[in-house]
Amino acid sequence: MPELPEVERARALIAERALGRRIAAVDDTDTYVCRPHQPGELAAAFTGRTLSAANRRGKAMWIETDDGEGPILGLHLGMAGRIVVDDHAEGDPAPSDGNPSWDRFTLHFEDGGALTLRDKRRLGRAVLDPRIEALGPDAGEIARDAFRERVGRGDAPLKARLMDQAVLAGVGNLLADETLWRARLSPVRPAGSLDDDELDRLRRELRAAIRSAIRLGGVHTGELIEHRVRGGHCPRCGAELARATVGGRTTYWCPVEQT
DNA sequence: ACCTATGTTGATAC
DNA sequence: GGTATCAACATAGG
Repeated sequence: MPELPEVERARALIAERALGRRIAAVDDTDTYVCRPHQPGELAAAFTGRTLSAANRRGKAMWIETDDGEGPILGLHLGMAGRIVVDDHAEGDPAPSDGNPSWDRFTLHFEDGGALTLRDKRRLGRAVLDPRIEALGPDAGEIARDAFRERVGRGDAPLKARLMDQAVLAGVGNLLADETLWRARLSPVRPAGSLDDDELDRLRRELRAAIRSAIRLGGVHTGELIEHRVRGGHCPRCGAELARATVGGRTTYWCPVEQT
């Protein structure tokens, strides 16, 4: 299930392989993935348009058409979505092809190829003119001062604050655990209890975790992730990892090092 | 067979 | 307003 790094790889795939291609037909018949649109609405908006740019903020993507003159297509990979362009796929880290019966939304190009949202669980989205402003700054781009101010406040557990997409866009469950482990910070500490040095350290490790995951193929390549099982141990100090629900999600951390 | 788990988001309730 | 919980979806695994 994709977080910021997987989405960035999907965006890059679209940018490399789909821009400049003209849409001949659109399959928008999955009314759950295309909610709240009716079947045919997205087809009417995008048929005949040419893809001109692929953008991303956090886990949200949007594609411009007709050099910015046409409507904007918002895409979200949800919990199990991937983007397939012709025979290339990025997104959900499972085997690269997936099952074509999970195709939920498709742009068919005039040249015979296609861009598809393939999503096992149907929690992904394809929408017209998405509202990107509802998201906080991108987790990989946010400036130091903005990070201090937005993340370092509130009584909610630090991990919940990190995963709040209105605070900071792009961090999900695995990336949060990996980042907090790298920064040696406890996920259960109130976000407002961090000092500036801790917040700066958190931001630095977050950026490093994101860069590494984009390069290596996704958040599942993180150092902590393979140890993130019941009875798993900290790969640095060997202590048994703690496990609890934090911010509504299953959380693993090193109770010795992460304070 | 049945129950639990899953990397997301959004609506709802306090 | 901030925070917590549950539901939406479909599959995989014990």
